[in-house]
Amino acid sequence: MKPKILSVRDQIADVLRSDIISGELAPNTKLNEIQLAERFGVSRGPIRDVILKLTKEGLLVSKNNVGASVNSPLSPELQKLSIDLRKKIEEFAVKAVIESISSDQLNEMDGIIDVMHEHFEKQEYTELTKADITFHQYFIELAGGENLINLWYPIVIRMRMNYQRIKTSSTLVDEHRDIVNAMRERNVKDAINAIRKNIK
Amino acid sequence: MKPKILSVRDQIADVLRSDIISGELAPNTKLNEIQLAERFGVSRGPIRDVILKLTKEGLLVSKNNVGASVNSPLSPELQKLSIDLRKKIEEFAVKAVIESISSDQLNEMDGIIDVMHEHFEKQEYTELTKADITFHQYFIELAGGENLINLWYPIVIRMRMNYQRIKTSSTLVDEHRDIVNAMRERNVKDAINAIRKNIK
DNA sequence: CAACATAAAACTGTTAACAATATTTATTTA
DNA sequence: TAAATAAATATTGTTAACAGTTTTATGTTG
Repeated sequence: MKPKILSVRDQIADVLRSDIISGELAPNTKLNEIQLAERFGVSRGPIRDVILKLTKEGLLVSKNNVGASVNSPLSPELQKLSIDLRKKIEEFAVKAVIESISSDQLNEMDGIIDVMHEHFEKQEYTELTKADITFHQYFIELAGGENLINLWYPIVIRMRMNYQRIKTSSTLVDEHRDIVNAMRERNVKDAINAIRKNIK
Repeated sequence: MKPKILSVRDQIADVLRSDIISGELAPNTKLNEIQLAERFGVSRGPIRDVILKLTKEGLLVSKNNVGASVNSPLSPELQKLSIDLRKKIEEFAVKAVIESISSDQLNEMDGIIDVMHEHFEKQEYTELTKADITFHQYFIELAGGENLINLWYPIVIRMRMNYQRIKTSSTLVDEHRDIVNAMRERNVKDAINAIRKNIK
């Protein structure tokens, strides 16, 4: 397993994404470039890059000459639409990989689920959310590479703002086991059903 | 009609988007920050911002410490998936606005179609593409504001790389008339059918 | 000549100072 | 006092210099 080297900017982006998803940075909170620069021990340049990125992901809202603030969660209607879009993308991905995915790769996914399980037990919901995203990202990347990730990621990350299900669903981990098991059996129908059940 | 003030960065982004969509900047073309800065008469800072944005939109691919280059068009499979996603979003938008859209707004859309018609006659296909996007963006914005635009835009803009239909379809302008007419009659079914016909 | 090591050039990443804009505070005026 | 105006402050936008990395060119050695 490769240890993934992340640039300074990507690491900062990850932290801020976590802060927003966890609610630590509440909607409408205004971000100050200088404060963030001091917090992360860098200059304003990289901070501005991160703000641009998160704005494009929909987590922040930016106004010219005024700055960026944390966006509000999606309206119920848009949340519902996002679920439909995610299903379409992930069903596509399942179909694309189910014949070719190797047992090593399936084991890798098992490992991610184990991590999810641990975080769930410890009630570390932000980390659980990130592991959840990592799980789905894994086979979506397999299916369509960076291009498919680009279509998928902004939808998922946006859905995760104020995502309460992660804290209440006891079946969440099992749902992911079902997905992997269906893939292991090369059973498209079951796999797609498992995906559909999980995405809501 | 408001004359929309665009920041320097947004204007540069628009130009580069056009260059990529038109094919003037071919896939795999490497972008040089210094050259672009000189071309637009700014420093590297704003150029880097634009590159980040277009990378997030999927038009460019960036590698750490190496730079950005023009992405390749979507594979046929991903293009097909994108069409499905776009349909889902735009059908949602049509349903959301069809009862409340005003005649002024419908006339506005007629105006955009007129622009499309002109560009089509003059075979200005890049401008035609931009007007096409403007048309759809108009009612999607009405339906779901900036949040929905954020979900929709990266999909559409990515689809437009090497989009040949724009040059060959003589029915393209009429398809848009059909959409507006169905909306004017508050006929959801016809409107959705018109949208479905147009998105391909 | 080919493979490898080394030096130079080109390019991206980062920083800090400066400019322009927006916001807040203080002052004036009716 | 309240509204309008002006000064001060804070914040974002831009620039140019510097640092670090990658790529290219050059040279060395087997």
